[in-house]
Amino acid sequence: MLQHAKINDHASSGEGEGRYRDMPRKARPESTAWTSFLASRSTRTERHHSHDVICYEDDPATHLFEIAQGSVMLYRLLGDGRRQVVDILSPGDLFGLAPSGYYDCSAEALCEVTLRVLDRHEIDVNPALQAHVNHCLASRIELLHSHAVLLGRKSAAERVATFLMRFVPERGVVGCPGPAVGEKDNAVVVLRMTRQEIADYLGLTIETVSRVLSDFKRRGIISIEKNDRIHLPSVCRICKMTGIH
Amino acid sequence: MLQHAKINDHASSGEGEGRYRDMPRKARPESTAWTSFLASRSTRTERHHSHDVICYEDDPATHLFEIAQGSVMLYRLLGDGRRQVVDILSPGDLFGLAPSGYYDCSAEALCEVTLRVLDRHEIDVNPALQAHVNHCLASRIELLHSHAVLLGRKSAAERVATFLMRFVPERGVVGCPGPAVGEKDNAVVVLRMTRQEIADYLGLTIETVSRVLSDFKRRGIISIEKNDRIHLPSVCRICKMTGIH
DNA sequence: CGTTGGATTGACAAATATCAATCATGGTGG
DNA sequence: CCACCATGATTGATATTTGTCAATCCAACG
Repeated sequence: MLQHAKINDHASSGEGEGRYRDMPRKARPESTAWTSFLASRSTRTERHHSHDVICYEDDPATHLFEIAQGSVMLYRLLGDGRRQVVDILSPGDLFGLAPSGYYDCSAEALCEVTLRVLDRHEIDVNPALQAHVNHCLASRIELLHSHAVLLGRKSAAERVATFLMRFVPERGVVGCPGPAVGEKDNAVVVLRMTRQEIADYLGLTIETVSRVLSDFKRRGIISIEKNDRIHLPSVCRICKMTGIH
Repeated sequence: MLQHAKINDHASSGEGEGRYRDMPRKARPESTAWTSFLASRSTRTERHHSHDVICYEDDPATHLFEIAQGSVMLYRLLGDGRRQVVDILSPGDLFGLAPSGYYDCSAEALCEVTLRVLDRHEIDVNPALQAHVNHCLASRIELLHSHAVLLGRKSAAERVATFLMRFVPERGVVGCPGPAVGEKDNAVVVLRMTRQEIADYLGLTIETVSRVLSDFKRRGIISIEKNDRIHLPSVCRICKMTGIH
């Protein structure tokens, strides 16, 4: 997996302060409620159960959604049924913005989800909303770039490690402090996704995801409780396996 | 490569009018100059030669760039030198928007490029600009979703076919009319990228890209003139190989 | 006319997918 | 309460795809 390492030769063009280049820029809120400034406006609130489909790819895009609580996954399908999960959204994130007039992805709730629903035309007449949307979209693009790196260039083990790190709050991001001094460097991540969903997000098969997790378990890098709770005895150790370093 | 076809079972949820789900929503302008409404504002113009690096990943994000003419590629590097080209931009597209304050990608000119350069704070004080940026970002996200599907789920041949279709104007998009009646269904695409750049965009190696192109050539699906001019005798035939159908 | 860098091709290796069997786990009904 | 079933997860054996390494090839250019 070591290709064209020579391309690296402009690596330290900037300040050279050792920031890691493929790290997300900010930590993601996890399952805590998001208090939107949209709340005060003419928005409807919608609730969905785990695995409800919120909107379908190619349906007319009538609304803009903001996640108040819970997680939502966006995915696309190919004609023969292959699926790619293109994004996983958390409280504060938006989806449903569709310049073409049609949703470009389907959206599915990964757990109990509360949404704020806005008419799609609202955005055209509301400057404050625009600035907010703008910031959301720009952050999303950075995360999509990270995910392209994962899908295009990382090994199965690196993908799974990156995936696990994504759910460790305040770690694996730029400026990650390492474990707080004197504290243990462990964490528990709760996967709200089936193996199939994880595989479709990481561009792998369920079997490969399963094998990588089993391998991590054998090597003592993780331990699994109840199939969807994963304990990480050393966050740093996982982080070093993400391919970023 | 046929996995979990059953997921397809909500396929015709919408109007069922046979639109293809993974197709880009609009055709891309190719190398024609873009007349921006930004031109009238306090913008500087910048010119770059082919393969100049315009900005470096992790450098402080001081400016916002709009492509007036030419193509630009955005890429990220992993610590060991692996590279992923995350996007290819055309006239009218923006880059350099960085919520974190640092560019999240490096940008490199793929040919002679003219840019309009804007102070990054301009966007905060200019509502008309915001609406424009917004639209650009939302379109870009759709294309990044398409690219995630390519990287995560398509075979090497499908990736190359998709790549070629990208440079055929007005085809391979939603609402593609097929060949104009009575006209020949051929096209010529000019690749402004080396095999290495193509490979890094498609998440493959140069050898694999080369082999796929040779295979297409042997089967009469393309013919190559002068290494960077590719003739497609039947656009429809390529389109059917993209995995979208 | 030789040099050089990108592109192609071949032989082989490695990673991941596929197919099939087995193993949990949680829910249901007797 | 327990046997049974259904669903998802794991594991193993094998196939396929793509990557790796090395040897040309080829076209542009001095």
